[in-house]
Amino acid sequence: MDTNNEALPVAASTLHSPHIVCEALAAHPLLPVQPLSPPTSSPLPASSPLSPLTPSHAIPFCPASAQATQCAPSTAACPPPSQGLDPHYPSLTALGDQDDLTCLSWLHQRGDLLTLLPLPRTTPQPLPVQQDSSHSSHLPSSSSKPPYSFSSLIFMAIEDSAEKRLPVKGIYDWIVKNFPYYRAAPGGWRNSVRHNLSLSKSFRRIHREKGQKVGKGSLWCVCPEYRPALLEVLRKTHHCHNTNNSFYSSPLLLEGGDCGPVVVCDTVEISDSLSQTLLLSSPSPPALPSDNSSLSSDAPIPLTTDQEELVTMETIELHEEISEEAEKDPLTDSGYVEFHYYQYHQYQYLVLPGETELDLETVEILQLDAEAQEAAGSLLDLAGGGH
DNA sequence: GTAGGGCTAAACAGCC
DNA sequence: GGGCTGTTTAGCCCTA
Repeated sequence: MDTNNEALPVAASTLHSPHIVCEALAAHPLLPVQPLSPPTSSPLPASSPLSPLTPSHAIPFCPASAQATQCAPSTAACPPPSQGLDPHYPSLTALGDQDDLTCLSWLHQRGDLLTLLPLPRTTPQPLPVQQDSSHSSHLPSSSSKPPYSFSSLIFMAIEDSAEKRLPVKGIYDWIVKNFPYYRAAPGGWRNSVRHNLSLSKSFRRIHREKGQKVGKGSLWCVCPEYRPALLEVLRKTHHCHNTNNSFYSSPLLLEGGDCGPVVVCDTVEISDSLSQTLLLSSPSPPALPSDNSSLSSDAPIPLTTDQEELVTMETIELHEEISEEAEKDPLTDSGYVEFHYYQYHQYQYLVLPGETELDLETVEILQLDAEAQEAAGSLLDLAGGGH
């Protein structure tokens, strides 16, 4: 397959790989993606894709704060993938520290699909001192009421669950666990939770199977069609309460903003079998570092307004070789497509199956998904929960 | 002033 | 019968 390294002009509202150009993603700066290995149900090895150094691959152009490389993902990150497992994946070890490439724990799906594969959470790395102090200044005390609405809390609870569905009690537990305020709060909030579940169209009740004897009541999940709205509310809420150093308030989220996760890794099921990596880039690519050390440089690279407002997405060559594992991948015929977000230093990559079509709305949703990950994961820390 | 969202409280019914 | 779950109604507050 041909390698398409050149940045394509922003086109229509439809992003169709391998030629994908995304414009007007001001607040949704997804970065370049390149073709990778066949979709798998598990996160790609860290040594995969991203290889800005490989000439044959698209080069990410969107610079992000160098702090991104310093900020540990506050949310669950995928266990360090093994290196060099796939010859198609340029080893990142050659590019920098393995720590620079991690992924979030979430694996959630879009549409009416529920959780496919829960990712194990890894111990979040401590934030840099500077950011800690910055965040802490915005953190409500453990005894203060979280700024999030019950809908948001429920949403985060469900999204944070492995199955993307929880019984009412599970939601209670999650809230209490992550927001100590509710431990001592009067029981009325539980009524509010139930009230929200029943009243809000955002949540859907799933009747348990007869065979299930665990607990009472039903399981609750998030209605896919309301997910973007919930994410937006969550984002806005966080934005209002974290005006500084919040990746949530930053359009550079996916690029590893100052306080953003170092890496965003997500899977989204859609529909396809071949895998490819798309590279989203800004129109004004900075000079590519000539050596590996430059890639791991901590020097911040300011993102200009123009770059924020115009982001192009490139498609990089897709390796046509399909491993046996991929062919055997049950997802291949499941009608699902798996997306992977990768962030390597200031660049973010979105890996998706070939021939996958993405419209702008989907791209935006993908970013919101990433934000949701943070919301249900590390955001809890930022919000003062989980402790 | 109004509408909408969110929260709280209460009542009620069904289930285990 | 008690506790939990789910639904519904009502009122209040806040914000756009």
